[in-house]
Amino acid sequence: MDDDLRAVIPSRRMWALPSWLLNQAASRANKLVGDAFGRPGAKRNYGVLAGIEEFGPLSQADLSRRLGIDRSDIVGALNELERDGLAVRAPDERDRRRNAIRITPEGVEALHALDEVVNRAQDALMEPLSADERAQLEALLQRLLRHHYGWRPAGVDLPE
Amino acid sequence: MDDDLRAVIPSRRMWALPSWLLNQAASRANKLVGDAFGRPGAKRNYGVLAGIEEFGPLSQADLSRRLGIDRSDIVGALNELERDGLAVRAPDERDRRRNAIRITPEGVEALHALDEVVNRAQDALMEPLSADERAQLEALLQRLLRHHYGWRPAGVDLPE
DNA sequence: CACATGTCAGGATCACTGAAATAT
DNA sequence: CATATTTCAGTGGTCCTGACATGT
Repeated sequence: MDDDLRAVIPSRRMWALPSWLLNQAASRANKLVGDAFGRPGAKRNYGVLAGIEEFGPLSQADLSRRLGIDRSDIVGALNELERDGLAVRAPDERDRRRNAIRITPEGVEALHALDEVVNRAQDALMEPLSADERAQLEALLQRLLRHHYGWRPAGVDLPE
Repeated sequence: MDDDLRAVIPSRRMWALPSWLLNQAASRANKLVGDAFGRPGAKRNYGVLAGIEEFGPLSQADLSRRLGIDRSDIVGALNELERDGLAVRAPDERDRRRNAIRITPEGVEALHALDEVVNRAQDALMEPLSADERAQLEALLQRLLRHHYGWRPAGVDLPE
């Protein structure tokens, strides 16, 4: 479909629905970030890599629970990250069912480079909003997510 | 995945990204609305039906442009709506390439019943926010969408 | 002829399910 | 034996592309 001539004119009903608005905005965000990354699946890999960096060496199952991404999907992301030398799977000696996942120095470097790309995409997305409004929007969405997904294991704090 | 024990603890990086927040919130919204409808595809059909009601008799291509949904996907939605007696395709006498799409009385009735279902799902989604905050969130998202999708054909106003 | 419309077939991506193999 | 971890195969929904027949 011709994106330039595209006229998104929802019915008044849709235009008033938070769920519709969220979906459209998310779809736009996905397009921007996806285009910025170029490769399909890179968005998910970025999230996984960021999780590995922040949460340090841990098992795939733990990572899955931390990130809210299915165990099955962690596998594919790790395959690619490992192939590109950004993360490594090492057997966990204390529990040989597990892999100990670590980020490599190359992974850290790549992550920081990707941060730039991602941040530019966020700016493009949020362009029409002032700094205050961006902060408002983020805070409201975070409130929403805390409520719906806000359960947290002992000793773990949601980032503020 | 066990939803009750699910701990969505993104990295601080993700938690600060508007695009990530939008995606998670949209995913939650989709789950709530999808569960409320029960049947897959019913969400899209609801949007199409609402468009037909508001924009009156019009062709599938026009409907597609108004709603921002691909022509191809309108076909499937209309097949189901027509099968259920909620909308009808009649040949347009003035341009025989076109179908004139209309909502039926049963369609109007079904639409109003679905409105209730949808609104309950929105309330569940927005539960943690006050009325003011809900309005704020909606306004900010609408601003975002106006900017990114805000092109409009002559004579058509985006609903406020 | 170029163009618009309705239709269909299929691809790409993503989230999710189910089950197997291995280890605790 | 029951449970946890990693992995793979496959489903289903959504969105999008490309093509075709028909009509303007």
